[in-house]
Amino acid sequence: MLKKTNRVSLVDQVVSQIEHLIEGGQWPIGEKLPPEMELMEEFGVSRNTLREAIHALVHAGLLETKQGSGTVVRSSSALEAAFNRHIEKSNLIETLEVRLALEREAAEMAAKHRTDEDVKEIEECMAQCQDAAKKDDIEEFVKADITFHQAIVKATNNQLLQDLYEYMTDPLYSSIHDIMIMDIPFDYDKEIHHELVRAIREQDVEGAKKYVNEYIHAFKQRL
Amino acid sequence: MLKKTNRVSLVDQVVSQIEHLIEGGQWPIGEKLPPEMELMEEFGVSRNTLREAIHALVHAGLLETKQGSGTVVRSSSALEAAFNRHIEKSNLIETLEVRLALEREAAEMAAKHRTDEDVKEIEECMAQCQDAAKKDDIEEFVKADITFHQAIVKATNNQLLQDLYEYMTDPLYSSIHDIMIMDIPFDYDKEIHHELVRAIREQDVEGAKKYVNEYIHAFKQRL
DNA sequence: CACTCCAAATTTGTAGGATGATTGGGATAT
DNA sequence: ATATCCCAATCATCCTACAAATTTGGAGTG
Repeated sequence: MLKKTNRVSLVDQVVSQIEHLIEGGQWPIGEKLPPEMELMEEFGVSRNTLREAIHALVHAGLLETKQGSGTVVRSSSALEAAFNRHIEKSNLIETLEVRLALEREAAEMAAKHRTDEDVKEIEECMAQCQDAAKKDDIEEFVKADITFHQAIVKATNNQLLQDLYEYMTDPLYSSIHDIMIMDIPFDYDKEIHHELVRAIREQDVEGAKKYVNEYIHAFKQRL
Repeated sequence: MLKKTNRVSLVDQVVSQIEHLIEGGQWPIGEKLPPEMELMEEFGVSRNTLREAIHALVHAGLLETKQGSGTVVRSSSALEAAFNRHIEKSNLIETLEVRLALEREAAEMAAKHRTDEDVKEIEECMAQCQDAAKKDDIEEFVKADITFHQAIVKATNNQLLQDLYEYMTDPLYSSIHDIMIMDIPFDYDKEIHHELVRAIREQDVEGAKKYVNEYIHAFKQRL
């Protein structure tokens, strides 16, 4: 039984190298890449090969090219771009439901694993929600509320969960906004999750779970 | 203020056309594409342009090329490939946790939205679990159990949830297997979720939620 | 000096040709 | 029938040339 040829095409090798440069931070987001000519020499490949590699990454969402100007790093995660494309073809309710699934798990995990650092950050986010509430600025409140929820997800200490939650939140922004301000007059108090923060602070897993279940149930009613 | 030029590069146009052919089913999975020469004529572009387009889709996971043989359609979803690459760099526990989050939500949604068709399918999967249990064939049981859980996810009628669950299950297969057979002697009865199926059949949302919470809690203990 | 405008340089986009590498199948010999 | 060899088909890589878009810098003007 012969070993499968492990031959990797030159294009794929270049793609991998560029990916590593981006993920490793050598080429941070916004960075302008050297022109094709220089990259050809650096990687030791022809222009065609280099261009196929670059365009693969453009399509993946990592790079962005503009004729006459150059190529810049656009994102460090290919998953986000793929997600956005997939969600575009999917319906928003489905995305929202999956996001709620993540949120539910996040609350429980956050209560279990949160550090003091996390609690501090979550409370700061909640304070911003209260500021916006005082000013009766709904737009700002919605933004602060979303940041608040992301802080909780961050406290799970699960990077994948955090990434997925973020990738789903952005395309849903307008929907979340519309659902939140559905009730007029807007009841700020009900939307500020004091009880959830308390549960996370005190590592009261059951309390966090219970509160989020109620919150999500109420949220789903509005769909 | 001039409108931004909406010029789309030839490469991207070709990419879109091919994507549509694949998603639309004109080029089903496994289909062999015409050789580059023909595609060049069909799309009216040069070799370089066509090859950049094709390689973008290869990197996205939709196509697969083999030198000397040809190009075939590999998948109709770019998300799966992006997911696998992302998960590779992530740790398995994190992936498992996210998968459990989806599972929890799925049980509740399945109990709510399941059709008679879904119930039938779920019960068939459970029957296969029981067959494997009777034969004391652990390997087959694990496979059947995974299929059983996927049937439940399918009953949610949420395509995105179903896709994500599937994309996460495949890379986790060996982990799930190891965790399941951790307890020796293997207790088949405990692993067959009669109670869950009953709850879904009777659309007992609370019952499904409660059972899955217990099941997931027990599962997490083993991590 | 400050500003405008245009031409040149830079950079990516597209085209087409040439050659190498790999695969698969058919012809041939045993 | 089997095994071997050879060749056609196909993708992989490299090369040159030109087009199109953008940026840059300098000449000219007030």
